Amino acid sequence: MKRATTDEPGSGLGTRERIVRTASRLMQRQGYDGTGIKQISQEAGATLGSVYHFFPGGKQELAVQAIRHGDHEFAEFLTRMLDSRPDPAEAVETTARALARDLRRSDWVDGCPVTATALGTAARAPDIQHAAAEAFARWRALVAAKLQKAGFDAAEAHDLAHTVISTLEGAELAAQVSRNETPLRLAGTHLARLIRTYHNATP
Amino acid sequence: MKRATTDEPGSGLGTRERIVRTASRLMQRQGYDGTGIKQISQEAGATLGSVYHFFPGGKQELAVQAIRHGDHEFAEFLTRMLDSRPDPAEAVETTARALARDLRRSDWVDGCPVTATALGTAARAPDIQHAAAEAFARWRALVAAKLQKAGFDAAEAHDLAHTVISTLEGAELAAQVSRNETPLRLAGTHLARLIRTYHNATP
DNA sequence: TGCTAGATAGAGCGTTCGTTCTAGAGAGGT
DNA sequence: ACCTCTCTAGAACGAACGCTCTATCTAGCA
Repeated sequence: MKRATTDEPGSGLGTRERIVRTASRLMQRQGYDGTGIKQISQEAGATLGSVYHFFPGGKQELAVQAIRHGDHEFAEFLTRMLDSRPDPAEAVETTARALARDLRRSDWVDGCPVTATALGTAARAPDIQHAAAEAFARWRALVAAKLQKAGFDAAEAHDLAHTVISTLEGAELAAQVSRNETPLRLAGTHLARLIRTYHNATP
Repeated sequence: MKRATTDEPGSGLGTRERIVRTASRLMQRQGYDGTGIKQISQEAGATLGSVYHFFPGGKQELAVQAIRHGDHEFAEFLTRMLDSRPDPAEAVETTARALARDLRRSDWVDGCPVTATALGTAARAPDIQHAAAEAFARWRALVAAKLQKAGFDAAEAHDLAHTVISTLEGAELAAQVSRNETPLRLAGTHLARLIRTYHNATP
């Protein structure tokens, strides 16, 4: 056989893709160690054989792919949000609000798709940590590009992007733990204020 | 017997205290699911029997106590840092630098003592999540108090404290994952800048 | 000297873990 | 028709998991 994108159980996704998505979602909620390979295979509608066929590197390789999936998924979300407003300060605030809405909708279980998977595996699995670092870097680059498009100096944009991502990340974590939108709402407000202290407003 | 603070192996701590500290340190590095009870008992120099004697609620009860320990430990650190400078903006920046230094010194493994333990256990163990939420609230209160002491309005101080803690938390996470002090350094700079945009400078 | 309660000690329970392994199903090429 | 190669299927393995259990030790008090 060659392609397998439309002949699988449930959704129209191939087995490999279904496994990655399921792993990403489960590890996002339960962490790396809290998620078993058998649970992944069951919820993905695949068998253990299929998992090890597509991911001979085992759980670690699967986790790396899960992080990459979450990385790209959030990058798309971030791009959409940042493009929704011309002013970067407003765009960042909109992003924070959207994060809060989605988090609440998931009953506070779907936080950052990368953090939970990567945290706690640092010492044991450097490649997992590396994939997470790449995700953070990609997201920062998107924010930096948005700021530069609005007239920000390159170095300033790069620095600010660091704090924008860090703050959104931390606020999502705080919101998740306290089951409350407030940290994300305030993060949006304060990030917008911080960005506006740089007088490079878009024309 | 009554007290047991000086008659234990290794350090001068009682068995119970040694177990809590070891659990806190291990879960901080490896997460809740990544840390086994037997590993804790071994590294604490205690036996399984002692662990279940002091913590009949098992691993969950131990995790709650471990988080509380990390909570108070970081609260002391935060108090010390905030008191080191009269100006709150400078104090927050100093805190960020100190976090970066300690994180680097631990070879990037000792992040937030609460996050790793609480993340991934949200759905299964509400009491663990609750203990983590309490920790965040306590730290926010310390920052808010510092801001109010410097003349900030109560509501403003409370809001700013949210973002200060969120940003420090997120920046520590980003720094840990990328093994780089930059996120924390920039977080300190930007938080100081944000605080200074409120013209309630200390006299 | 006994008695009692707190604390220590670790073998062993059933379960689940990540992984390996062999067997078979199904489509394409010749 | 047959072979081949990708993918599916799940039994089985040793190790580790959280936890229970009984037995022993120790200190303070009568």
